[in-house]
Amino acid sequence: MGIAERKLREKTQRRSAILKSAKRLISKHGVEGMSMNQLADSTELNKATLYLYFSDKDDLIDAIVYEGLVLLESQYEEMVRGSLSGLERVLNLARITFAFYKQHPVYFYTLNHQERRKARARLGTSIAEKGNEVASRVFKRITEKLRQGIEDGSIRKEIDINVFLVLFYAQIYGVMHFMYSKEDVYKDVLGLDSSIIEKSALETIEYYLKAAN
Amino acid sequence: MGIAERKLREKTQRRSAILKSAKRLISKHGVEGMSMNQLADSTELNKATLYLYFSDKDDLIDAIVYEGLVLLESQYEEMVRGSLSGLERVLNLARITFAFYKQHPVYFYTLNHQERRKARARLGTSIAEKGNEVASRVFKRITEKLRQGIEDGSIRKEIDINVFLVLFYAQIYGVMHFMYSKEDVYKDVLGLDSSIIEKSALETIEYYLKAAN
Amino acid sequence: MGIAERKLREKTQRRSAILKSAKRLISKHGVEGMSMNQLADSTELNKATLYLYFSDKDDLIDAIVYEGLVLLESQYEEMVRGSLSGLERVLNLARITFAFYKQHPVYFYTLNHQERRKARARLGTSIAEKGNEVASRVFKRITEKLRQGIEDGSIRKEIDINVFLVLFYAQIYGVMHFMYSKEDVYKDVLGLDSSIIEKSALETIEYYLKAAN
Amino acid sequence: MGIAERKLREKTQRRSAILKSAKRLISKHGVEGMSMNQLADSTELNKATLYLYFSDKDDLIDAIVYEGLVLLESQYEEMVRGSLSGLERVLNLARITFAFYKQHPVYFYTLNHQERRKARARLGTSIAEKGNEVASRVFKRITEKLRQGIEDGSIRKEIDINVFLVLFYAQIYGVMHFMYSKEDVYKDVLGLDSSIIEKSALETIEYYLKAAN
DNA sequence: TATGAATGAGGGTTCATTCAT
DNA sequence: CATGAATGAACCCTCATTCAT
Repeated sequence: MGIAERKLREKTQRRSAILKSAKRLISKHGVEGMSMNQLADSTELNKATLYLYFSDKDDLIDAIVYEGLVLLESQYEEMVRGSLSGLERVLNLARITFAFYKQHPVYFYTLNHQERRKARARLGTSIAEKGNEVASRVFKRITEKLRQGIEDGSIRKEIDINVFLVLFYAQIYGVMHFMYSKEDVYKDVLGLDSSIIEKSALETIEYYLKAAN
Repeated sequence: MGIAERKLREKTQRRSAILKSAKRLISKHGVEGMSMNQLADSTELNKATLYLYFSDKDDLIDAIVYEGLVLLESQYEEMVRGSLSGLERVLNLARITFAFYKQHPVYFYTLNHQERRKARARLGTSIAEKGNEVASRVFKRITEKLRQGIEDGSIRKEIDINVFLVLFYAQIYGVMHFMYSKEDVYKDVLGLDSSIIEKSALETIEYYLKAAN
Repeated sequence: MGIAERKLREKTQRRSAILKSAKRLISKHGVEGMSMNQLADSTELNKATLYLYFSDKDDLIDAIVYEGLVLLESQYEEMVRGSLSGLERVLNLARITFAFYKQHPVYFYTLNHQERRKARARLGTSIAEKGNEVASRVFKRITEKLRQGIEDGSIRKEIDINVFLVLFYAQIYGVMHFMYSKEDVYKDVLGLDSSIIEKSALETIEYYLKAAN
Repeated sequence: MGIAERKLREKTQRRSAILKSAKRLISKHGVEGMSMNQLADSTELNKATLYLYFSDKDDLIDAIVYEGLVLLESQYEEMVRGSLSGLERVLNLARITFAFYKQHPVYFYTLNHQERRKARARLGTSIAEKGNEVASRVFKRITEKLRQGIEDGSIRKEIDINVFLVLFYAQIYGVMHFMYSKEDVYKDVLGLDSSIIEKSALETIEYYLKAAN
């Protein structure tokens, strides 16, 4: 069984290596700009070999998306477990999400790409489904914090949790998109720094959730 | 002179016809999924003919983006001119923008695509530049309303106008993206209607801008 | 008839203007690199209009070749009419030819191009024929000088005039080709100047023609 | 290892087959007249397959040029190694070169084409560089013979070796060009045979090099 | 005479994918 | 498990040329 283990380990390692190369290429040329040819070259593997690890290009992208979501989830888990209010926790989730995508644009690109693709033809392969599971766990996590906040009074009780989930996601997505594709506008034209935008986005969420009086 | 006019009209019409076909194809297959071959077929024109009207594919996309922005601007202009507060006006702009992109997803797709393209290589052709002008007019319009709102007290004076511009744009963008690529989630999973999301997004903006006390 | 004359003059002028533009474009992009599109743009004429003056692209090239040959011929005619030996005259022809093509590379390019084309399909349009006439006049001119040289003893009488014609042409052609396409070799690698090559080429001709004893 | 060898042999053979087809097509339609479409048809390979063997069309042309130079060099090597004078050896090189290009016009066409291309944009891919190496070996070979000739007194010592290299090349090039593109002139009009032209070209070289007295 | 508009035919190149081995 | 080799289908774009007006 030592042999079998080693084989499995090697297989896993090679898979990771492919993903790593893919991410680097995507960072450089974008998702559609990364070709399987390039990937084969940069991994020093044969093109056909790639297809032993991923059924097709979309599957590979899905795997990166999945990896990203898992990583994001692990970031959530490291969140401090003090006696924070529900509002604080929601805001922390947002903070972490911003930080994560700022640090790893690839995961943002691929998620973005995947979503547009799926919007066009909803098929759903195995890995993509796994991704959805993680995504729904992420959603669930926010839900919990919201519930807590409503109970402890830090979040007004009129909030529709599901609606907020969408807004939360949309807000972050919109800001990230802006940061990645409009750097010239907010930096050069408006003279803004990305951190102040992020801070204000959090405020937007905060104002919305806070009990108004 | 009648003859020259007719020629011009015909030329304009054909250009419009091409754009119309392109928009239909983009709606169906996405921006990158629309090929010049398809477009030639669907317009019943020769492929080379397309290049008489648009210097290349990007130029055509830019033209659609431009068209979209002009149309959006015209929607803004139809805004009621009553004695509205600045806050109300900002919210109206948001309302109109949502409505517009909900009605014309193509303009959202193309704008989206163009921005990602430009983020990669900022070159700027003539039409694209024109697009930028319109975009900046759109920005300016929001600025005015904000100023008015701060003066009439409907918007709190701590608001940094430039920061809000970004948030405004990002918020709308994020929500639109969600609507186009996650319909299954918010509808089937969360049981939400797009109008309620939109309404809540507006509220987010409202809470953020409103004078807190 | 004043009107008719003016029309004719205008027509001739426009034709010249087209040729001038074409030569400029060829200098920049080579014969095959010059497109009728570019030419239409640079002459500010309609593409179809070009075809009123030249039956097709080849015809236009032929016209440039013709123009070049006529110009070369006129250079020959300005040759000093002193009491030169036949040998001196032949060498002068060579000198002039070198100088001419060095000054007007376009005529060399086009001639070159035309010859390769004709070598492939010998059809012969009107203008091309005219070009041939000039070419044969050029040939005849060399012939005369050779005859004279043989008579006056400056050229050895064993020379086969026809064979020399070919060598004369080939020699010049080869050197010109070298100058235009191998500047880096003779200049940078061998450290030579074009004038010394030309001088030596003339010596080659001289040694060959001179009566050996 | 037999299997690896066989694979390599097959690969080499296919490459050769492509080159062979290309040479045939070039002979028929010229370098620019040969399209990758035609080539795919005539090799019964997919167009994309061609690009597995050559990075692009220019690379393919370069490969033919290279092949030609290598072949020419091998002809040089078969030169008789008797007690010939340096002059005789130089003339032999010229003889061989003439004979080679007369027998294989394709190599002349492609060399010609490559030189004009490089004259326009000097970039230099791997194979092209290899070609340059061969070309410089060819040059070196002539140099040696010249030196020998000057030493043994069969060539006059005033000769500038570098200048002669250029003349040698230019002379041969010019004559070859004439032969390929002006067959009608020298044959039909002047009634000459190619061999007599070649012979006279050699004489030109001979007279130039020979010690004058 | 001059033109705006159109076109067929093809250009070279690249893609993700899949065989047989 | 891995690969070398191959492929069909498509990509965007450009050419010289020719209508109807």
